[in-house]
Amino acid sequence: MSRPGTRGERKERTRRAIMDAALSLSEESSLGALSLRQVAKEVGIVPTAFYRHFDSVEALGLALVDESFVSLRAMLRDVRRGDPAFDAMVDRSINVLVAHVHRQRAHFLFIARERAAGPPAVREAIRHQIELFEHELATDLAGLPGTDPWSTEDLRVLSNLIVTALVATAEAILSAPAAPDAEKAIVETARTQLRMVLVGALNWRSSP
Amino acid sequence: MSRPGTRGERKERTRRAIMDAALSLSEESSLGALSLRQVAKEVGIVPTAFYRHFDSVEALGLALVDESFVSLRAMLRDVRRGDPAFDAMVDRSINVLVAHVHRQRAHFLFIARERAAGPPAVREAIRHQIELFEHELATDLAGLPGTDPWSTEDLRVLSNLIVTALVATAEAILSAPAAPDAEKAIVETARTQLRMVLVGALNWRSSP
DNA sequence: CACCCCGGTGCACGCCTGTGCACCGGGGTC
DNA sequence: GACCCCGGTGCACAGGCGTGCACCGGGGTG
Repeated sequence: MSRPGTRGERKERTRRAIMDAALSLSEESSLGALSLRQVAKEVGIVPTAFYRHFDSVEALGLALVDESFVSLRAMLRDVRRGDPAFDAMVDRSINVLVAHVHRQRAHFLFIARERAAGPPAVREAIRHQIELFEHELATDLAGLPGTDPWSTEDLRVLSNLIVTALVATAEAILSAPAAPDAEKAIVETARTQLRMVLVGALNWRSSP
Repeated sequence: MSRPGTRGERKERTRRAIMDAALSLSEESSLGALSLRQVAKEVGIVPTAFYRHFDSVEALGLALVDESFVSLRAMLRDVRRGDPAFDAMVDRSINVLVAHVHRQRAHFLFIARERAAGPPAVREAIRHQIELFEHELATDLAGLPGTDPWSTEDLRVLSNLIVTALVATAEAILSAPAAPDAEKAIVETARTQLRMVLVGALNWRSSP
């Protein structure tokens, strides 16, 4: 089996196959409810061979978290490129989010699930990555025009709110019915929400 | 065992014990990873006796969703009582949320987990209940002064955003470290966020 | 060419899982 | 007082689970 390639390549290929199998199997039922034997059967290896690649199912989960957030960072870079006006930013952010959710559907599903229901270490890893994301967003926002009256704390709070809304939007898209109108409505809602939040932030210190 | 009481009472007591056991067992690992036998052992009955009360673990889950949202509705009523000024509403909403999260910690943990990782029917039930909650919030908001320029759609979008923020706040409190300062920071963040959102909404139609 | 490293194998173990079935015994009802 | 309803019991079964162990065979290296 797995005919060609050097030894390292073959190992890497099996590792990928394990991660892909775990990703697709965990689309229904969480990682904790996922059995090593199921994964092995899906990959086409014997159960004990799993240990040649990961110490445990939990370690597999952590690797999947890492991988998922690599693509998220690529997403952030996409958003950063372009016109730094608020309205343009909002549209671009949401478009990029939607595109990435579709392209990396399995990863997003995995993160959405394990964020709430994964093993503690996995949950913590996801929480930490989202926190990093928030922090990056805060520094990006600080570089934008019109943000002078915001304190560091305001920026943190604002970024947290925006990220929360974006996460909720991603989750909504993931569980939306196949009908294309449903997704359009979600996207439109998210767009309005981000604009509302920005209007609120811009009027923030000048309000009672 | 379970000495006193009429037959109906004894049955009800066992049913409660099953639900409590499931609640406490599912604090780590999701409902899907929960075994009927574990629950039965925790309750102190033989596994097959479980079927006298629920058709399946999933049915148990649906019952738990119902029960959890009963207390959520009580929470809503608490918020409705009192001064209908925005700032007062914000403070009251968050205080009530925090109090209920502590009093019904197990229920909130259950909902937070199963919302993302439960069996499809359970997820759907939770989604539906949250949608009802959003709808009630929208009609409440419509009755407040200063909301004239908001369309029905704006109200829906706004309610959705507020509920999203509140859900995120509840989840943050649930996974906050024991240190009391951590929770205080979360609560303060949520308060600022709700105010920002309301400032945004109030300046909504009058902005570009 | 010979040696070894190492991903993958096959088997075995003890444990836990859901569920079917016949059965019990006491409250509830006629 | 006799009868039945029904929550709880005990046993059994077949299957899935994680994991330990000895083993294989081909690429990689001296």
